[in-house]
Amino acid sequence: MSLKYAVLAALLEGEASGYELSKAFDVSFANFWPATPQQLYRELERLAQDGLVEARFVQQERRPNKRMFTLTPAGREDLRAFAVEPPRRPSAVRDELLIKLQAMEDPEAAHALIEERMTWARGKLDRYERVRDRLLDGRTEDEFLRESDRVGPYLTLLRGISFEEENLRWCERVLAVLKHRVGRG
Amino acid sequence: MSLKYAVLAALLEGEASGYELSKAFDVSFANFWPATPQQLYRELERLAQDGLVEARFVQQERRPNKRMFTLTPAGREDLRAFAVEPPRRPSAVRDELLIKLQAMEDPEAAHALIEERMTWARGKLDRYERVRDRLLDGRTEDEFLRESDRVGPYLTLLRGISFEEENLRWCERVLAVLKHRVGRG
DNA sequence: ACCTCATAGTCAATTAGTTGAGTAGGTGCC
DNA sequence: GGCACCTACTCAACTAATTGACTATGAGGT
Repeated sequence: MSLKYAVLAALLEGEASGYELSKAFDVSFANFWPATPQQLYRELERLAQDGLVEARFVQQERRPNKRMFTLTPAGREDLRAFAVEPPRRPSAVRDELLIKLQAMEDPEAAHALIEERMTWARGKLDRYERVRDRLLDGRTEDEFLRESDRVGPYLTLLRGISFEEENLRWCERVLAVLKHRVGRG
Repeated sequence: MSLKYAVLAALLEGEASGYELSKAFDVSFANFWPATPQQLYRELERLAQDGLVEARFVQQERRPNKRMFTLTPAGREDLRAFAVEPPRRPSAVRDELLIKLQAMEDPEAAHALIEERMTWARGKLDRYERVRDRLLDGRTEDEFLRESDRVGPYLTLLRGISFEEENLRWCERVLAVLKHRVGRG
């Protein structure tokens, strides 16, 4: 149900192909609603059938043809109505690493997993930083927030950034605890 | 696949009924692997069939009968092997509120949603605090970390706590941004 | 000449997760 | 005396998500 609105929200940024959306869902949208390309294509099909998006074929010369999708007025209205309703379900985190950590008996193995997570988090922060630069487009944050019509994308990006920063701080904390335990009984 | 190991990890704390597990998945485990009671009962059935847990019927007088589940050596070994492997999939957050915020045009409505989220986050922090007190059982954190055999449950709890704290900080930030926009063109 | 990567998808099968109802006795509150 | 909530599940139907394979074309490197 929510994927539907995530797709509609993504199309607020303008016309896009399924492939382009799958790129967007790989970076910014992945922070709060991950989706695979297959999910997106299926959802776009449904949305088109329901008249919430409009599809148009684009013939291409040096690339495969594609379909570009745009929000219809009905889609825009549906999204607007969704946005002001309180969420039906609470936010959920699914993190396999934490299951492993919960069960872990071997501090060395735990250390390795945490290090890996930190590398990955730093990579993600780098990518967020690039998305942020593209959004701000040379302006300072204050300028952007004053000028821009829609602050939503920036605020959700901030959530992604603060999540990964906190993630890293927690990892440091875990490493400190584990350090005391390596070589211990 | 991961729910399986989440259940096994939960049973590391000792024998439990499906109902008790569903309580655990409502509080501590919900931070990193949410599951409904129905999912748990189904999973326990499978685990019992695969010989990773053992079930025993317990007749009760003033309450419905129940089945208590214990880890078998095979289950323990399967979990141990899982724990030291790097995660197959990255962590995922699913948060309907962020879809709404991404799409939001109305600062007043956004304000209301964020306030609601803050109330909810404070409630969750309170519950975590109670779980923490029960874990520490009168000891200081340092004492606990030195004495306890398994630090996993404490470290995952810390992740839940730091997640919600960061959540609240981000909410404050969003409110500050929204404040500037209310009553603006 | 071959191989990999990027674009731009589709199809089918399976697993995972959600929702709602039903059963059934016990406890606590006003 | 009634009603809601707690314990402790089970069943069935449904929707969502994952996985892997497949189709095509072009670009760039070795």
